[in-house]
Amino acid sequence: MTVPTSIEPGRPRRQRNARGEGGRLRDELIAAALDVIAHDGSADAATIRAVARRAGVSAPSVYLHFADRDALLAAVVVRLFDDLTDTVDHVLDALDPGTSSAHALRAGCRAYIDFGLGNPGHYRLLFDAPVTLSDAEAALASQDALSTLVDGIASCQMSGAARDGDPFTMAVTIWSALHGIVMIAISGHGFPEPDIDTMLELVLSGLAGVTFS
Amino acid sequence: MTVPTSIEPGRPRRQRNARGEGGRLRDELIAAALDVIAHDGSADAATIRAVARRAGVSAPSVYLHFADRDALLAAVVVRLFDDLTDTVDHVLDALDPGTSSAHALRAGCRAYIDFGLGNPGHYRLLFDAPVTLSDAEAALASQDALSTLVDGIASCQMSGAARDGDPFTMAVTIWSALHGIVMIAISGHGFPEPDIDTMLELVLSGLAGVTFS
DNA sequence: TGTACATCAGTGAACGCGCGTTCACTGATGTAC
DNA sequence: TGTACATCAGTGAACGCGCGTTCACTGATGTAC
Repeated sequence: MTVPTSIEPGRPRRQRNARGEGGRLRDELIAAALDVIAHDGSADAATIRAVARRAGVSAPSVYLHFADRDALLAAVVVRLFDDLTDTVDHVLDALDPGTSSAHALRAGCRAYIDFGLGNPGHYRLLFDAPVTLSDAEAALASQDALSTLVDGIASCQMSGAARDGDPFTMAVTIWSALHGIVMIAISGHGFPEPDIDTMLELVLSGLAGVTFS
Repeated sequence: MTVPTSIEPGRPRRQRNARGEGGRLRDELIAAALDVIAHDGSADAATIRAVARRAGVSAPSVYLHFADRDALLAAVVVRLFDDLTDTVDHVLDALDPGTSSAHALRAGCRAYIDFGLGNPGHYRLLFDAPVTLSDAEAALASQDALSTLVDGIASCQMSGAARDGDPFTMAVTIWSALHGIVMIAISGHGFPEPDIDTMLELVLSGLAGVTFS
């Protein structure tokens, strides 16, 4: 005997989309997957059934928009890269126009770190994807984030606030350090860790010779 | 109707341990789990049944040595931290006695990176553990690895090959960078990455002022 | 030296579960005549 | 304006699977008498 797959009786039956608007469910499913992952801390929790449940929809509905579970997760990863880029961009846009390039670089890096610390489950999925992301869209999204960093370093160099050298090498090395700082903090083992801002300043000054005048 | 759980008929039935040596199976199960994870690239693959299969033993046998699946995975993580520490230590021990502290530090860091690149599945499990490792043994194992790094930096400082400053902060920041370099390389998304040795040298010189005379 | 027995190192079958996925369907809504 | 119909956005039931875990058992081996 098998258990029925239908939507949870408790949960209010989600209002069906109007004709021609069926595509909306796609976004709702991605958002539901993000909810589930944030709640559980791991992408493993984002099963087809759990995501459908969260979206207030039956499991087979997922197949109206995604070929299979991998396709759903791939879409989630793409969305996350976009969220990450947007988050950092918004912080940069909100800075006082007079902010120095060095301070802007630091603020952007700090926003990156905070994104990871604030959403461990999401952040892990970005790099630990059970999903092969040779997908062009996702590759682009991640390049975007990196090029923001490369540009930030180049700006500092032009204003004399960073040492000379290949900004790409500096950017990837700094990014690795930021990534490591986040991952070690959210690893769950209680590794001893110095103050985040102290490490960030060491990273920027050490790896790119950034000075805060 | 359920499918029997017994050991695979194809695989040669593993010879049963002699009386009083039953504890050997514990080590064999940990080794089997490492095999399974290395093969599949993810700790998810290390199910009780898969591990037992690999060890040539029936699934219930696992419960003779581990309370449940979490306990098995925790033991695997402890073993991995030990392996990592041993690997780095062996590289350091094998160095020419006249090796400078800076070159030794670099060799140790490179060995760390290579451990990660060589066993992506194992390395991921160390930090992405689905297992809460408040376990004292594991905490100690990880502190061990870190203190090797702290000592290496302190040595460089004493010989004038590193800049002054808190070696603990330097060590954790360097470690974060190494961790990030490894994770980005094994992430599966084809992120562009400069040469590993170039980044390593930038990390050591930038974050601890290490100079290679 | 022989034999009953306890112990040890496992095994085989079964349980209930949630999962991914398929399939035939339903019922509201817009459109053609 | 009314009505038949096509389409769209889903649903409900079922499939087969592998999983973690429990339970009663088996059979080799060392030990006591």
